[in-house]
Amino acid sequence: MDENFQEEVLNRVKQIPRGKVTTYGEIAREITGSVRAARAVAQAVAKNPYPIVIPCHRVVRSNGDVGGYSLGVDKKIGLLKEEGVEIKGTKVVNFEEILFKKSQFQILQNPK
DNA sequence: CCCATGACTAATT
DNA sequence: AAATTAGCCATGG
Repeated sequence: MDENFQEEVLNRVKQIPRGKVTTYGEIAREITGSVRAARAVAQAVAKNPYPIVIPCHRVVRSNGDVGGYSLGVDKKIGLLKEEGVEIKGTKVVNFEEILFKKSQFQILQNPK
């Protein structure tokens, strides 16, 4: 099995600081250079072996909607609120403000 | 190799 | 501004 893609994804997710969020599309761009793989990114995080340990709850939709979560959307919203993220309904209020942009990711490469 | 699936996106209505 | 639609891509059967 080639779990490289998922690794790449999780590596980015780990970098998202507390209280901030990023989008599936941004991660896709970081890895493939295009936003098109956004859906594949979602697939990857959906299989996240360590929810909460790996902050996949900080990955949201491009329109500011929180999106889904393996442990339930309510759980996701709860976690985000705990981190100080303002949420209104299912949307992140200050989405643009706390967005962890592409340029902020570190270019960590896989040893080995 | 073909087909279905999904924690998505952008464009259109 | 909310709902629909078509497009895209990494998996798994």
